[in-house]
Amino acid sequence: MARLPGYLRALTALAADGTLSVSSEELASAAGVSSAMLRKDLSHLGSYGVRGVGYDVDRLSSEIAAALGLTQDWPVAIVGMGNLGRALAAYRGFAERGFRVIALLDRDERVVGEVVAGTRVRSTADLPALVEDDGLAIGVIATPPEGAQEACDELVDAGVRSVLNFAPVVLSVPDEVVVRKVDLSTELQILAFHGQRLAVAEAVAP
Amino acid sequence: MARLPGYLRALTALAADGTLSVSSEELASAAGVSSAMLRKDLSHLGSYGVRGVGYDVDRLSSEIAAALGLTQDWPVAIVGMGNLGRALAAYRGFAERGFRVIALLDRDERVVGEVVAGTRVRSTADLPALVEDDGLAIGVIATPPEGAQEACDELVDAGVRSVLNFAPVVLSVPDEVVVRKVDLSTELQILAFHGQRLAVAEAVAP
DNA sequence: ACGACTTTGTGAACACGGGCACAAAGTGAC
DNA sequence: GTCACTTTGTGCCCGTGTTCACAAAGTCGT
Repeated sequence: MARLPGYLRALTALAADGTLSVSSEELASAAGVSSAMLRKDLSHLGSYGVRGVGYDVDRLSSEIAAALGLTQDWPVAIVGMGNLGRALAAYRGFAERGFRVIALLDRDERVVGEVVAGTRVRSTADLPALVEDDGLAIGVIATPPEGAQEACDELVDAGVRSVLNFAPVVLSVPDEVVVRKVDLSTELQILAFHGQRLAVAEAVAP
Repeated sequence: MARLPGYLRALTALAADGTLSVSSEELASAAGVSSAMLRKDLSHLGSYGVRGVGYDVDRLSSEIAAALGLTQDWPVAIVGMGNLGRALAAYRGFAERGFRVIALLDRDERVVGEVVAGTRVRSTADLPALVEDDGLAIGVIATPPEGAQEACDELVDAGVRSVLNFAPVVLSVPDEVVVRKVDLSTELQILAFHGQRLAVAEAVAP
């Protein structure tokens, strides 16, 4: 169900335009998928469409938001206050989507206490308290590769079950923990691969 | 071939440890895939393994780097100097992997001329010159969602054929252009979905 | 009230990618 | 030189996820 966020985004845009109802064809093209796929995905949520008409934009938005668990705010902690961590801390995109950054953490005692993006950096030793007292549920790993597994272990030990990993390493975690990976280098290397193929193709048949 | 960067990373780590040769089993576990898959992937590049022994670390690294087109530096431009764009401009992770950020661009004339991360912000109107004179090949879109398609069109018109999109929209591009998407909100929403499922499961069977 | 039309929901065909298992090929000891 | 052992390369099978195509269900005009 990795496509639900995309549908939700398309629906939000439609709602902002004042659209009340949308067909699978329209919504699918706005979300960049095929209409058959969209209908199959939505049918798994339940039958919220009306044959001959389409889907009610508001109704479907609510259903998807509920399915994704976006009816509540999710507390997030960012671990690792290097370049990337500071960038993420300053990025306002989290809050806009219902994710509240409640803590910035670092292992290094020299960084702890520093103020980044208006928030005081705390020690990773505070993690159990954050989970217990503030309901911390999602950890973002923005450490260097060497420290990523350790940061991840601390998060898991404290009770965090969802991790977003920006470090270019494969994390090993227990089965009940979900790790999503965002890897800028990998994406760029895939683009380089494409650039290379284009260059070769042009050299052969200019 | 989206796994090649992962293999390359694992190989680099092995080389740093002084390892000369590696079996598919070892390399696969370091990269987080199955050994059968690793062997199949590598066989597509050519037969660089020796039966009974394994793969030569240096040799394989070179072959993968060559296949990915990492023998050259790739010039990159970042479009959109908002929060995210500034964060990316300050992030040193690009340069470490052979990607040179040669330009920071913005559409807004009030931002053009400002100095971000030591570099003067230029206008998106400079794009054709950057492609022509500096060999710009990869564009990074860090604009707000509303401006993303326009930024993308400008990149494509100027001749850029590889785009890394951070904006939460579906970009439409000609067939020869490759777009990779990095979407923090989507990743977080998938994690929220997981958190929600965990919470529900615990409520049912505590 | 009825019929033409639109659009959903879904069963069935299809395609792709991953895993299994084994033959081929090389190494090293004796 | 031969034999036992290791590890690659690959043909085949299987499961998941996607597309196709159509029947069911509803709307709207007359």
